[in-house]
Amino acid sequence: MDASVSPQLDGSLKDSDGEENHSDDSSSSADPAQVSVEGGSPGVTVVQLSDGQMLQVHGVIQAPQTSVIQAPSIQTVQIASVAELEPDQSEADTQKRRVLLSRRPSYRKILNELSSDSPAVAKIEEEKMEEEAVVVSAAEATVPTSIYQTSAGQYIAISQGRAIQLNPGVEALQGGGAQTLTVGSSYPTGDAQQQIFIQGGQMLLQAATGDIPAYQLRSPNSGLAHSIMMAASPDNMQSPPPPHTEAITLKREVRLMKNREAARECRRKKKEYVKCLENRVAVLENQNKTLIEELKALKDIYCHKAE
DNA sequence: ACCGAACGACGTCAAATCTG
DNA sequence: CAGATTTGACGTCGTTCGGT
Repeated sequence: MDASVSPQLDGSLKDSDGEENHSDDSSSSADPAQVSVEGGSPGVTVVQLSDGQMLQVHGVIQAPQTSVIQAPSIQTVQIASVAELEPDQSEADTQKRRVLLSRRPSYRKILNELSSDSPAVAKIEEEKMEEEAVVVSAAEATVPTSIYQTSAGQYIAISQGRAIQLNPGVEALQGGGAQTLTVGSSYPTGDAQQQIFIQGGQMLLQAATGDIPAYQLRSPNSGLAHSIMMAASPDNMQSPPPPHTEAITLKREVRLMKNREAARECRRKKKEYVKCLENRVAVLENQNKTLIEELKALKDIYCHKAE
């Protein structure tokens, strides 16, 4: 079995010799000018190395430290306890692994903790807000509405716990340019009509109340090739109050679609997290290199004076 | 051109974690 | 504490690339 070691940022970085670089402010003697970090565009930091080399990095995780070798705020290391499995315990390997593997805090939490005092690190939460701000109107959303696409290509809006089928053939709407259509709801929602704005793969639904939550339904390239299997046919969707089983089916479909979106977002965050770690490694390696050179120069000076 | 390995992205499930 | 959210694990599919 294997132990899962979560990516750690606890600063006890080991060098190639296995020696630990202990965090200690007093040990900081590096010239801050040798590695300068400038704020660039949001999430992008330009790092100038001592040799003049410019390094553009994305969201370098950097603690508010004065020492270049000081560790950032710690992250707990989670090492899954590796149970000694008996040889005959071969059944349900997957289940065991799932049981054995302990979870680490979410990427959002890790990154936000790391960046709590560092503006160089864009918080994931904030990024998400920015993304939504692109498409969400200034009007405050008071009636959450979600729009999903079924495997049959149908769009369903979930508003106030009710499913609304959006009837028009949306495939024709996937082309460029903003389009607007008005549809009637299949269920008596109180909103006689809802307006849908589609532009660049994004869809806005505006209820009569003026609330405009927005959801990205598909990327231009993805094409939603793996649409989920849907038990409920479009015809069923049009029928008035759905029977119990159909309600369950719809509920499940909504859950799957939400989870699909969540998984997509999770992967995006994970990639961002890994990129941050890689950037930090690059920065720390350069800082280490600079300090080694500085130490070497100081040693030379000291040796010459001693002679 | 064909094949297979490698890789990335995706959807789904299940479980951990978060939140009101 | 229940429901929502997040994320690891797994299987599948499409693409790319090197070897034949």
